[in-house]
Amino acid sequence: MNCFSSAVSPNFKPLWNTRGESVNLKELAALLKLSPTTVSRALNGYPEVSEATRRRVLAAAREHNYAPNSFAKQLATGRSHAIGHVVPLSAHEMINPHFSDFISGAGRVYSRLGYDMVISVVPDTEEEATYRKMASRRSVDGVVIHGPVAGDRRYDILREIGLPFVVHGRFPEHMDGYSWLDVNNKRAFRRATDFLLDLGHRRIALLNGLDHMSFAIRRRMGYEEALTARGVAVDPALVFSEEMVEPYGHARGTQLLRSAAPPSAILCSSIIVALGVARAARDLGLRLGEDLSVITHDDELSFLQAQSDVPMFTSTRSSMQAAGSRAAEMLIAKIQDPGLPETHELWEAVLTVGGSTGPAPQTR
Amino acid sequence: MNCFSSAVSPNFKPLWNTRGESVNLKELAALLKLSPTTVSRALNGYPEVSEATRRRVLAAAREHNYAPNSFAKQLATGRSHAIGHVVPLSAHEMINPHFSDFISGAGRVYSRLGYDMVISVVPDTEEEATYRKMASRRSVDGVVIHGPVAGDRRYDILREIGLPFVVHGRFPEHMDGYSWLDVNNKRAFRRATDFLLDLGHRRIALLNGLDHMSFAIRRRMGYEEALTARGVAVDPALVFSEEMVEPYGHARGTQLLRSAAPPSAILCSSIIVALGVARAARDLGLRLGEDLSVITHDDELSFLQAQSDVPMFTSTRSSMQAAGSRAAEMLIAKIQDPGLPETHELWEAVLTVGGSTGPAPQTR
DNA sequence: GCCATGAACCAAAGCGGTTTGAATGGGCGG
DNA sequence: CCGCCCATTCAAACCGCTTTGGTTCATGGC
Repeated sequence: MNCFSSAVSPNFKPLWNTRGESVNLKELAALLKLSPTTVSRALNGYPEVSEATRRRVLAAAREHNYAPNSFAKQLATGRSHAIGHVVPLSAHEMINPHFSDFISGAGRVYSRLGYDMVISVVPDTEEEATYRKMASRRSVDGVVIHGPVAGDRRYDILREIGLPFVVHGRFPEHMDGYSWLDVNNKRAFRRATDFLLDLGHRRIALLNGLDHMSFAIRRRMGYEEALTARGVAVDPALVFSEEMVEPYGHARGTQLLRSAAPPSAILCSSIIVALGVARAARDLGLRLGEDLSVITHDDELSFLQAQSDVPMFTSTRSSMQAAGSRAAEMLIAKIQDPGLPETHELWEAVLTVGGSTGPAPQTR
Repeated sequence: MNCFSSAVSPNFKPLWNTRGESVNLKELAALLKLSPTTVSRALNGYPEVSEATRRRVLAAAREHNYAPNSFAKQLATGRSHAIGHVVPLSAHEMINPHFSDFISGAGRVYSRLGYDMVISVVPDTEEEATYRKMASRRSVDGVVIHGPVAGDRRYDILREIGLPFVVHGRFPEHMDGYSWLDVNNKRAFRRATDFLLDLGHRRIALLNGLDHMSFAIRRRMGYEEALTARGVAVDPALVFSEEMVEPYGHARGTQLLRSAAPPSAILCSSIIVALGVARAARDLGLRLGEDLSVITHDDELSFLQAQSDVPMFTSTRSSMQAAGSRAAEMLIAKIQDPGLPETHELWEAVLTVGGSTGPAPQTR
């Protein structure tokens, strides 16, 4: 039926049987009575093959279920058509859901543009080594950097090893020297805080993400700026920085609301934290938007999206998925044309009014 | 400082500069005045090199920052040391958070055992083609299958193309012919329902996942079995099957609780849905564990884990991360020894009593 | 003293593509 | 009818690593 036997090599042991009847380039060429050179060119759209031959080749390729071996291709061309994402396992050993939404957006772009997505989940002690390994093995054409933090070593490492990369967020210490895509976190939280201040709130708490994260730093700046601009002192007792999980919102929310001088509004860095706060409020019999106002940053996580007109929370919105897609596009553009200048994109979050905010209660 | 020049080939254009000073095997061999053969063997632990040479080679490799080109290695050995995960984008275009927890568990195992994780996010129309492509390109050594459904075509496809795979869950129509790892969903929901029945509940609703999903089918069976065994009729008005997002729990919860004959207990297929139900209950002024009982399946999603003693929800628990890790191990074992028999693991969920259940209210 | 033995090392042939440099042959102007 | 040019096609080298099938040389048994 086809001519495998002639091409069987003495020392090649396939890992699993090829029942899918796939063919390699040489075999395909033999079938067509053409040279591998011509077949390769026909398939890759080079101009020096006749239209007739090209059609014949394409038809045969489809018929015999030809797919180029990606490793051979990479070896010959020097590019892997793969993008890496390194996920350091924090002490909490979790992949957060914001990340998975980002990945989902990026992944779609990759598959559309013919790239593979390689995710390395590594102990954070091995993060640096992982980047170096990716670089020297040439296993990916570039990487997307997540969660930049204050004093992030990756800035130097990546520039040193010369692997193309795009950062989701910004290294706090460096605005240049690399491409990034970030949400204007400072402005978003400035606006959210202003919004609460306009409603008459004066004791406003902030349940932020981890302290050293770049986005958390900027959000806090926006929050503090807004307060200071109105002459409201920043009360450290109202500011928390922890990993953004639901129990965090619940625990700190409960603690704040039960305190002697409870806030009338709470700003959250993630809708997951806001859910915890909402639970705490309800436990205490407080009504959102009346007794307590909550504004949260909303990454539009897919599994929490309601389609209702009035959103549950007033929020500063910016889609994680969209960010993932765009970051992927930026990186691939850079890979395909290394001469391109750096790209910087700062997205404004949309302040969306939902049911969780209202004027500050009079009695207090 | 080192001798690149001699090995520079005429037609190789590196994608990005190698500033990390990496060396390839041939160069390393030249540096050591050894043949590539010997160096390769030394590095890979073959017995026919002297201990002295091996040490010398290892030292030089480390010193010159040698990392084998993974593609060349794959090309020569026929194995990619990569595992694929295909994520079809549903109409809802989301990667659900259960999946990301699974991935996090699997990813850790991969990095420990030296495998890469390749995630393909594809339109669900291209899912089959993606598997075929992975197979004929040899780009992965095996795949993990997620979310088996009724009438799943992947069973036939994967067996046809002969790519090693492990299923998280089970194909409803086939218990054999492949390796799987599943939670005993039927039993878990049988027990949960029995638990509610024992507490005196008779109107018990089920907010299940999508109808055709294997796990949803089995959970429903457990639920119906329990009811039937006690002579309680299954009321179709109490059973829903939708994508497991928070607004689903809220909308259906609200609808159920406002209905003429509201349930006194609700069974949820995901803690995310349960959060929605809890929100609905609180909106209506009902107290969990008193006016309304809720039991949910709990995948122990990392971002919702509380460390408190009394969990928020009574639940049937089984860790997604652990499942991911185990599935990864199973697959790699199979890849490394294809002769291994199929593995089937059925995990029992743990019924954990939390604050969301209590005796059925008398007044009704 | 000779040859079998085995330890240590090596040359070369793959793996499956891409790319360079050259060959082939048909069309066309002179 | 001849020679040149362009359109096609091809052989061979190469990417970097593994592995087969030697070779070399010291050792030791007889």
